[in-house]
Amino acid sequence: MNDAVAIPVDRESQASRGDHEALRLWLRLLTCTSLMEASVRAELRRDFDCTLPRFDLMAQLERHPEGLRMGELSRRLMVTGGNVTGITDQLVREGLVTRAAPPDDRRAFVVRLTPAGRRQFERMAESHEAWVVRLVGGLAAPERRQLFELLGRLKRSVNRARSH
Amino acid sequence: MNDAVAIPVDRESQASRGDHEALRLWLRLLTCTSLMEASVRAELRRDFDCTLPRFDLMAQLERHPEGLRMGELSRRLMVTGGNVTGITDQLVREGLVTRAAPPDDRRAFVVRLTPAGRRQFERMAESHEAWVVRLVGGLAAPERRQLFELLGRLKRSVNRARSH
DNA sequence: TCTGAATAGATGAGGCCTGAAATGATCGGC
DNA sequence: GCCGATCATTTCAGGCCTCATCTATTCAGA
Repeated sequence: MNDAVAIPVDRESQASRGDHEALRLWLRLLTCTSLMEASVRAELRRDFDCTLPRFDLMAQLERHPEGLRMGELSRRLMVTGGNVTGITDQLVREGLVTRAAPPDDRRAFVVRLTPAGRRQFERMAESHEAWVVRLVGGLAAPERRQLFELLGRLKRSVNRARSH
Repeated sequence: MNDAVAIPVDRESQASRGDHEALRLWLRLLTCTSLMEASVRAELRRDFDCTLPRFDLMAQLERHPEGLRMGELSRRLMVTGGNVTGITDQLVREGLVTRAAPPDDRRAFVVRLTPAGRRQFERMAESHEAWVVRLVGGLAAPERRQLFELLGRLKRSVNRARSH
């Protein structure tokens, strides 16, 4: 058994002939995402001592300099509100984001990147994009475009099925 | 804003024009997986009071009636060994799997489904497949095949990039 | 046979995440 | 102005997951 070569054992590789194709599609999708996520997570940790959820939250804020409310972060990151509370708490403690009370709604908070947060995010974002480019670089540009298009259709299909 | 229709706000929808296509591809992939995973998780919980990691572990065992060692489970599920230990402990406590000592290696354990575990898994697997079929049903069969093929290439690309 | 390296699994601290319940604030209709 | 419904957020218990570290076992070579 040679460890220098990637071991092709994962959920999807083991699907048996009897499995229907929808299931195999799902397992392969899951495998791709898991592999990429593990890779990105490891590099983010190694080079910046940062976790993926923190990076994702900061990425949303970077796109919205005016700030986002907790609930909007929750929707965009597709995680529950309680979770956003926890991660935001940490980032506030570390001085990377601020929680401000908007004048018009005392229930809400607006989260924004601090200058330090923005600087740190920008350092990470550059590496992050390079990693992702490398991971998908084995596909030719037309293949990537086609995959992007098909995933768009899949997304619509899933959203339709989910909304009954 | 009409909540009866699925809200199209997620990580990927917000990608700005400046983002490179590799990054958008990654975000869209992540969105699709998250959506499907959330859906499957919710139905598994609602109908069987079971979590996805437990289901996944049992699914591996179902494909291998002779049993799998902890380390093999870990590789196939793409999670760390410590994690497999925890989930297996629970399933053993609930009588769904067994841990047996193989005669040839006293370091290892072989995990197998019990008859009760197999029965429970089979009940879940049927529903599970139906959900997945429904989620991807918005794509025509040729589109699904093409997506499957492109994801296979992506997987190889990622594996190549990961092994330096 | 002995010994050091590698391997299988367990353990523990810490972070992520969910679902359910709780707290306050806002809003619409009366 | 009041009241119930709704909404934004927090809190908490519990499960998942990683990394680092530990123990016990196996293996390869002197």
